[in-house]
Amino acid sequence: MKAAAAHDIARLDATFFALADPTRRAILGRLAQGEATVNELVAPFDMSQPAISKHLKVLERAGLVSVEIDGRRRPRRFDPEPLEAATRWIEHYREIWEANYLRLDALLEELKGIEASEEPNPPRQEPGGGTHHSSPENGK
Amino acid sequence: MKAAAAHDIARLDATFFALADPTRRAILGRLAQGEATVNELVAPFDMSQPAISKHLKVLERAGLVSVEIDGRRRPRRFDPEPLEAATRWIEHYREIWEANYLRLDALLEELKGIEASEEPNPPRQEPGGGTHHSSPENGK
DNA sequence: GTGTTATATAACTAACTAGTTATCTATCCG
DNA sequence: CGGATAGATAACTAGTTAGTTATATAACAC
Repeated sequence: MKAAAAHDIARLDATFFALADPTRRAILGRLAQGEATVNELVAPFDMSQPAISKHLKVLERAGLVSVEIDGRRRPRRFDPEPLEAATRWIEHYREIWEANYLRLDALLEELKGIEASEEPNPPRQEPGGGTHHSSPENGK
Repeated sequence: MKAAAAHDIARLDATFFALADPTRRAILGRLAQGEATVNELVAPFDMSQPAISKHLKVLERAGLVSVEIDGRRRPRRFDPEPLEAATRWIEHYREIWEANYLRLDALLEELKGIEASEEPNPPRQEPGGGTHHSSPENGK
């Protein structure tokens, strides 16, 4: 029963947080095509080296980037692993939504049929279960 | 040629940012199963109503939640649309990484073969295109 | 050794976040 | 009408972020 542990939550926090900045996404984009040193990463961004190092730290905290030590250089590598949990989260809730959407859509269809054949004024109905829901409209 | 417009970037920023908070993800999880009012959303979280309203504003800014006006109630609905761009971003770079990973992996295999049969010291090769890359090691 | 290069770290600032309490606005009910 | 309810908004605080410049550390090159 999908018990989301605290550290999983924190990991997701860190991942989404890391992705929420365009500079960091660009860094990841660069690293996706091969490892790069800090200096190589600084070049394309109009930003100081310490600023990039800080962004890298945020990416490392999320586990999206790992460091190798090679003499005085510290090439960074992209690690896509945390992205998996991120997409899984997104897809999970997208599916839940879709299931409910389809279910309620069918319900509305059904009610429309009833309405057409019986009462012209169906009252506010409060369906069973603790789940309190209502009718999403059709897509924009 | 995937020209990422500024507002697309800002939209991605807003989406990932919205997802980077566990309270907001929980709110989305709740809304994925059907619309809910602010008061209904406040209940399960040990947090004041204005705090939840602020989180909702962040989610609305990302386009993940929309409001309906129904008398004095303002039920919120989940809108999964922005999630699509988010997963597309993630999958895109994951694929790029995978392509490079596989390519370099093959390259390393090839070099190992050459090394075994010919020179013991293959020089640093700089393959075509502007793309500057280097050799990732095998996965941990 | 000296000097240079790659990167990290410290100290600082401005802007933003996440929460609070108090209050305002608008709708509903009798 | 007057009171209760749903929610928004304002004002404030503490903590965090994203950047800066200046400096420290460590490896390399001579």
